[in-house]
Amino acid sequence: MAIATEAVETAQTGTTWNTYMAACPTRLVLDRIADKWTVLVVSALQSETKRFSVLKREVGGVSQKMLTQTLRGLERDGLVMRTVYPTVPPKVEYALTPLGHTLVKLLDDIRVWAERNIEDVLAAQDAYDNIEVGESYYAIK
Amino acid sequence: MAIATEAVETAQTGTTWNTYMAACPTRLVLDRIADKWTVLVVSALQSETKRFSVLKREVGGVSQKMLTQTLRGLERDGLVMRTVYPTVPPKVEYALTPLGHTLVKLLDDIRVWAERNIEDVLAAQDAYDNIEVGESYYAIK
DNA sequence: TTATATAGGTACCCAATAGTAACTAATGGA
DNA sequence: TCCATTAGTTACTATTGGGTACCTATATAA
Repeated sequence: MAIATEAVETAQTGTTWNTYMAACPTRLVLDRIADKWTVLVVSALQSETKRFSVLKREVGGVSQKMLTQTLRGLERDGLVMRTVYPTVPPKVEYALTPLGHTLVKLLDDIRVWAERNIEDVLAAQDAYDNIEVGESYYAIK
Repeated sequence: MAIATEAVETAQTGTTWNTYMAACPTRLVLDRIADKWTVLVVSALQSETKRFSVLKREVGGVSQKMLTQTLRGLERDGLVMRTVYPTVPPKVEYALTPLGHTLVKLLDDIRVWAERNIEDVLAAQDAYDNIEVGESYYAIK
């Protein structure tokens, strides 16, 4: 059950991991999905293969640089396949790999937890922030 | 099933979210768990309530500043409860709230996906990097 | 001849994040 | 009298992530 402090041993490799190791699988996955655009790109590719320009249009606000960078990262990790058609102008298609499709399920779990608990979290934040304000009032007197 | 591009509507609030909205629940959760120390701290608190100094010792490599900052964030989100005993020297205990405990399950899902697929990801990275080297060779000639 | 479309690459800048080291408060013990 | 202990805070610095703007190739259409 532990993720970190008590080290975890994987069945296949016998390797011992914990999250502050750079090579820790959990760290790897978190770093991959937590950046600003990856979740959006993976979601956009969930239903079908799409061209670069279509992705750029659908993932609102992403720059060419960041879209390229995000797709390269996903490709490098084997989550997205890139297909180039040597035409002019160029045509490049991106599709989720089978591994990429399993990632969608994980993202879905995160979304479910988030939506189920968002109200509690926001309420807690509100309470915390209000108490802080009150305390600073008493601290000033 | 969609996380982003096609907007998702929650049952309770009727609010429409997608991941590039700052207030999107998924974004909120990702930002919370993706930093360097949160997963480690939550894992350390999973089994029992612990004092600040114990956490600092168990979560190897964390500085006082970062541990405080991480715990404050978790407390603000209602995931950790902080109890101060007004003794000298001070004693402060941290415990997961019930909400915090449900987060452990989510982190566990992430860990399971990560460990199940880490070898595929690393193999893909290796293949990608080797092809890149080869291509740059041809590009030079 | 020049503009257009597609899929990028690159240089530069700013802001957020994390790390280091020093400082604080209050009290009991040597 | 001075030190150790606990749980911090603060100032300063370095690294990273992301954003903007501009540059490229090539064939076709006007």
